[in-house]
Order: sequence, then C-alpha cells, then structure tokens
Amino acid sequence: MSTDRGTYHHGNLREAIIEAALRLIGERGPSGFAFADLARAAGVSPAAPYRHFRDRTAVNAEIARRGFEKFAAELEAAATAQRARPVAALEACGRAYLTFARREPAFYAVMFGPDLPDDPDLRRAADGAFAVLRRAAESACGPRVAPGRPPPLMVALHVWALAHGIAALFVAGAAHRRLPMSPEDLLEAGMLVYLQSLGLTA
Amino acid sequence: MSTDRGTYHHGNLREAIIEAALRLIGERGPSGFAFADLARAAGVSPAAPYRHFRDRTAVNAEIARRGFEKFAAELEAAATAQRARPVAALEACGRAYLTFARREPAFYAVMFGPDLPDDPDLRRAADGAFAVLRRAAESACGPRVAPGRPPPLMVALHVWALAHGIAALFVAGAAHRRLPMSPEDLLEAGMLVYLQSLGLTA
DNA sequence: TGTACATCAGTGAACGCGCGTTCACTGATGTAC
DNA sequence: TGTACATCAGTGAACGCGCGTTCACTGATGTAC
Repeated sequence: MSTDRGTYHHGNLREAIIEAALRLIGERGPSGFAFADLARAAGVSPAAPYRHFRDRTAVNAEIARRGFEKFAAELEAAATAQRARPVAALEACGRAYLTFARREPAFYAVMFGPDLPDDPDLRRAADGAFAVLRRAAESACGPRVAPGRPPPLMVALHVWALAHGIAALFVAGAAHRRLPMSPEDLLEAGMLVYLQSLGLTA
Repeated sequence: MSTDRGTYHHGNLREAIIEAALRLIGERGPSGFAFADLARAAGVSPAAPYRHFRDRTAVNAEIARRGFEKFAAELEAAATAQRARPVAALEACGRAYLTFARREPAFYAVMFGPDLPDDPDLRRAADGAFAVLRRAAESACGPRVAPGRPPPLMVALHVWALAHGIAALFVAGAAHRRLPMSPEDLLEAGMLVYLQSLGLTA
C-alpha cells in the first residue's frame, strides 16, 4: 500500500503484488485491473513486477494455487473438528465450502474463473483440495458400500458439485440472485436428503 | 463476417454484433476481446456499434437475456417431452441444463459470468428460466408434500444448484478437470439418489 | 408515379490515454577474503 | 573487522500500439404530397 517505502529495495514485492491483486479483484472483480495497476498499487515502478511474474496469468496462477491450499486446509480443519462423526464431517466440508466462497471472494473468483493456465503446481493444489473431500466421503460411506449405491468418489463429486453450484449461484454469483433462505440452509437440506437416501445420518 | 457488404447500410448490424461477440467469446473466452473488435468482426467502422450498444456491458446484457430465453425454451421442451412422467421431466430438465452448457458455451459463460448489469429485462429472463425448473419440481413433487420433506421450490433449487455445479466444474470449467464418468451420468446418479429419498422415482 | 425531404445507420479520420514491455541504469545486500 | 566485488531487485524514461470515444459527414431508406 505504502507508496513511499524510503528504501530502494521493496523487500517483499512478490507478496505485495499478490496482496494488491487480491485487493483489486475484491474491489473490481477478476480481470478488472491491469498488470500495471499491480505495480502502482504496490508503490513500485511499472517494470518491477516483471522480476517476479511473467504476466497477469502468472499472478492468477499463484493466487489460485495459494487459494486451493488455503481451501484444502479449511476443508481439512472442518472435517477434523468432526472426526468422531464421519457423516457430520462430510457436511462440515460442504459448509466450509460456502464459508470459503463468502470470506474469500477474491481467491474463489480466481480459483474457479477462466484465465487460469494449466500449471502442474496449480493442478496439484486443486487436486489436494478435492482429496480432502474425497477422504471425508470415504469415511462417511464406511468401509463397505452396499450394492447399487454410489461409490465414495461419486458421493464426493456430488457434494462438491452441489456446494459449488450453491456457492457460484448464490454466494459469489450476481448479487441480485435472491434466495428465500441462507445458502447454508439450502446446502444442509440438500445434503440431508441426499445422505438419507444412502442410509447415512449425522 | 463479410467485410465487403457492397452497401452503405449494414442492414442488420445489431444482430451481426451479437453474433460476432458470441463467436469471439467462444474462441477467446468472455472478456477476451474489445468493443472495437466487434466492429472489426462485423466489417464495420469502429463508430458504428455505438448506434446499437452503449458499451460492452450492454452487449453482454443482451447476450445473457437471449441466452436465458433460449435456455428457458430448451428446459421447457425437455420437460414437455416427458410431461406424462413428472419425475422424468425434472430429470430431463437437469440433462437439458448440461446440454445447454455444452452446446452453447458462449451464452453460458456470459449468462453466469461476472460483468453483467442489473438489468430488469435480464433478470426477468433469468427468472423465467428458473420458473420452468420450478414448475417441473412442483409437478414431480405432486400436490401434497409430505411433512419433513423439502417444498418444491427447494427441490428446484437443489436440482438447479447440482446441475449448475456439474456444468460449471466439468462442462464449462477448466479443461483439465477430468471426470471418471460423463457429467450427464454424474448428474443422473445424483438426482436418482436425491429423488429416491423423496420417495420419487421415474 | 414521381419528387423532395427527414431520418438515421454507418463512415473515416482523429484524439488522448494508458497499457504492456524494453532498456541501460542504480543502489542495496550478501559474501569472500 | 574491513574492503572489494558479484548479484540482482527496483528505477524511470521511453516506445509503439490499440483501445474507447468524438465528430462532422455521407448516403441509403422510407414517407408525405
């Protein structure tokens, strides 16, 4: 933020750029700013960011990577807090999904937005987040899946998709999309119906 | 497309601009082009589009509005084809959702993307599409909702969110997001589990 | 049917601006001796 | 502990470009009489 650093070297420009990008995304939406804006926001000459990032896409990739790591950690924390009750843990993951979308709209927008490169590190981070949900689904489903029931991987995908759909439509989505209940209640009700069908209850 | 029209007046520039925008969005993603590109793509001077659209956001709004109308029509057609079996009709709506996302990625990206104004016409069109799903849910749930079961509105929201989540993550989303099954199968399995729980089967 | 005229969609030249990128440079930092 | 030097993060000026927007205009179209 400080335009006057008082020193020639910034010290932590890389971090400052990421922070500036997150702030700008929060204010104006993703792709609502230019690469040069990052330099300006960090109080640095327009050439300086090139020492750290090739271009805007590289900044996005780094933001998304960190976002997925943070996301994975929060899902993990939510699941761990309910580790004694696997079905409740899975539900807690869903809730954590919505919480993340609400509290970190900038991360969320980049993580699931367009303009992301096919970076291996990024993919790994995203897979890591999904893996948390998958493990939660495996615990919830138990060691033996009854015939005719979806395997845990599919359960994880259903929860992911439902939570993502609710988050995209009603949390991160257009502000004018109103809902006669909270997104959390909508998700909880949906998961309840779904999990009951699998013979699982929290 | 034709740069040489041979006539001073274009005749149907408004349509040509919309078409050009859809084509460009399809090729480079939403926000992957400039307002001036639309004039170029339509083979017209850079000032011409101003006769029809204020700016890029206005073009987006028009695309989204048409997209929602088309979307509503396709959901309606899917439901009508199964009108004898209300639960199957609701499932067909879900499938139509995915089909639309796959066949009309440009419309889809704009309809659910950022950069949309809070236009009343647009909102009406979006509400109209949801209304189709809602009616399908009402038919599927039947006239009397058993106590403890979610009301039809909520069922419609669950189906909408699940379909939207699957579409966003695995149809329109990052190409690297792989799935060990088709999005259609994932949705069908999810709806099956969900509807079974409500005592509904197609 | 023909003519005059109003309308308005599209022209094309022009503008100022800010973006992305480069460049030779400068000065702070850390390390070898 | 002091000095010389290599490294490299950040400077600031400069560039070409294309964007968004404006303007007085032109010519096609439709309508009134």
